[in-house]
Amino acid sequence: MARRPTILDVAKAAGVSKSTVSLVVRGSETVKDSTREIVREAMRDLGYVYNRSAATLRSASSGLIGLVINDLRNPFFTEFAASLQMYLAEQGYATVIANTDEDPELQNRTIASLCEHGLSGLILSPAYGQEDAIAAELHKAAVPTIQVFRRLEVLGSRVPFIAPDYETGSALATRHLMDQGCKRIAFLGGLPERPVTRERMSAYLSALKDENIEPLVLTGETSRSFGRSMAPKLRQTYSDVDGVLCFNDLVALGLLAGCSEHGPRVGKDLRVIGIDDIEDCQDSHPPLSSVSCDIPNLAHTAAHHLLEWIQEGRRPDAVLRTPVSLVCRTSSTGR
Amino acid sequence: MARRPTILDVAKAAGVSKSTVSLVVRGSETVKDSTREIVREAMRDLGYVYNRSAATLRSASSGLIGLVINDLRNPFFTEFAASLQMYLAEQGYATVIANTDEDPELQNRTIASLCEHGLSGLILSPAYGQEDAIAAELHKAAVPTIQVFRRLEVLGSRVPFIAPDYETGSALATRHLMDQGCKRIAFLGGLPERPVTRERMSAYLSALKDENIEPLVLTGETSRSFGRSMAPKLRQTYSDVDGVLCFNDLVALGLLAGCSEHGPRVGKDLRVIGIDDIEDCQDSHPPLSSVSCDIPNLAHTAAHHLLEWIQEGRRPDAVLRTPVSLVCRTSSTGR
DNA sequence: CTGAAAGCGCTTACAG
DNA sequence: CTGAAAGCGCTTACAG
Repeated sequence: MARRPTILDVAKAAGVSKSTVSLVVRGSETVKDSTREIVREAMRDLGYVYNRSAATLRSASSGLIGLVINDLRNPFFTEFAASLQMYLAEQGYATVIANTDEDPELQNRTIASLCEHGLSGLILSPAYGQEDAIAAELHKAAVPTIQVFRRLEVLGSRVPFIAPDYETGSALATRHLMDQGCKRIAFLGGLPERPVTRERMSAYLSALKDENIEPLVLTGETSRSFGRSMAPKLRQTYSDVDGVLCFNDLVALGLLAGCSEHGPRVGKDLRVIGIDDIEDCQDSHPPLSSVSCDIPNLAHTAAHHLLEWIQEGRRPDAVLRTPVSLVCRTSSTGR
Repeated sequence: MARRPTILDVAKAAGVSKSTVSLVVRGSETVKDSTREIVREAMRDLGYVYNRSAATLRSASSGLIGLVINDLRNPFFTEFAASLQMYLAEQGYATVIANTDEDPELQNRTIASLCEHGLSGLILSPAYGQEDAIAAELHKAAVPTIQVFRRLEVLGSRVPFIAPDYETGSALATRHLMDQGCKRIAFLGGLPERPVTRERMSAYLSALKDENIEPLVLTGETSRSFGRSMAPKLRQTYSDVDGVLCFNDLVALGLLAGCSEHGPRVGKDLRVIGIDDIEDCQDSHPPLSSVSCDIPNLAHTAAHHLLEWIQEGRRPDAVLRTPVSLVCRTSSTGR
């Protein structure tokens, strides 16, 4: 096959200079309509494909956004990634996605490798650990970067942070369980000492304190299988528990599966609520109450702020919390 | 901040020519060890970042692999995407991912846009529809492309196809249900007339025919909510059904949720088996039997064949089926 | 509104 | 094993 046509070929075919073709490609207004049409037609005829590498080399803007995620298999992150990618595509940006599987070394190598492609921007849900190395990597990269969901202390406010307002979310959820008449409410799941765990737990703790209820914190993995494994324990060891706020929906859905096996009856003897409101909440038995983070909205916000930073140099605020809302279903209301 | 260092800066700092630096960057063997070390050190000191756009422009190989998926929110595809991305990263390739949400027009625009970045290869799980347009798009792109999971007729054998051996899988599953003593086995879910549906159904149909059992095909969405909605129907309208082969795990998991609500009792009155063996199968109640497609292996195979094509010009076979295996759990065995 | 020239940071032959 | 020159396909000023 012959080599690909370039703007020079298009220019020749259209009978204009290559500058004109370049202007048409970039959608400039300054080209006469009739000229533009002739150029477009020539591009179609020749099967011209715009070469962004060349454009990037000259203009230092690749139109590539990196998305680096600590756990892409978690449906919560999948929904985020899918939404983000669609928004960015609408704005003419391609998303380069990478999963780091909670491995900070892999994460740093990944970021380094993505930067070689000349990222226009980076959205990072960081793995924990190796914080100095990642700070160095990001500094070297010198690319507009936003952290989402998790915030690394070491990055301070140099790397803006966007996340759902989990604190309000767990306050709403805890309050809701109390309103349903729960007297003994447990917090289930989440690795201890992680900022995300502390954050979701803190409002739970203070809401209980307000009512002089003793807290019961059962930390653990953030997976379905952990939630499932805790159903028998709740029945045997903690049989007075009548309400559970879970670290996330996966833990809660696992707990629901475990309870349909061993009891207690969810919605009746035990009221359960998750966090994230992933799609599966609607199709569990019973349907799972949750704190919705409005992931599409969160993705849109992140995309919007990043592009504003890239295109207009307007750097986002150091911390942005996006709104959450309570979604009540049978698992917590009983009806 | 100063502009980024280039190989020229590195060359100056290391006291060699830029050709030498270029050789070091590309890991050539022909450079003396001591020289290589000096160059590496200079790169570190300067914070040098390799500019792939420049390299791509000259050498026409970007190291970028496109992954275009019809439904990235489905955990099956997520696992595939995550595995594939990890394998490709190990080989020094970055993955540009895009979700087309089953929209063929969006898909074609997406492919066109990815091609502007000079893809080295493309892995496509196509949306149905607009087949001529996509054929034209791929022709214009002239990039090594592999279809996975779904095969578009119009592309014929020009675009190699890799997928799990679903036919063997559904034969195994149907046979297993019979072995468990099921007398009336239904096939649940999957949009009618789609090749994927026909494929998973065909072995079910012929296995029943062998035993002179009447088939019962209940097509529908491939979602949890469809599976869930069918539980009451199975109880009321099709109460003689004692075994169900589901189009995929999502349908099966939905059915399980529906059954714990309305009966029948899964594993006892009704034996259920899914296809794909996504992670959630292990944590449902009861745990869901399924046909494992060994997604990591499938992803590895796809990555391997694509890279062989890209790097050595060895084009994969027109059709490659990867092995499947039966995973028996309580939903079909009762214990 | 359009054209001619220079240059982005690499790789690719080709000499030495 | 290393160096000097040309060129990949664009964009960016700058003239006209």
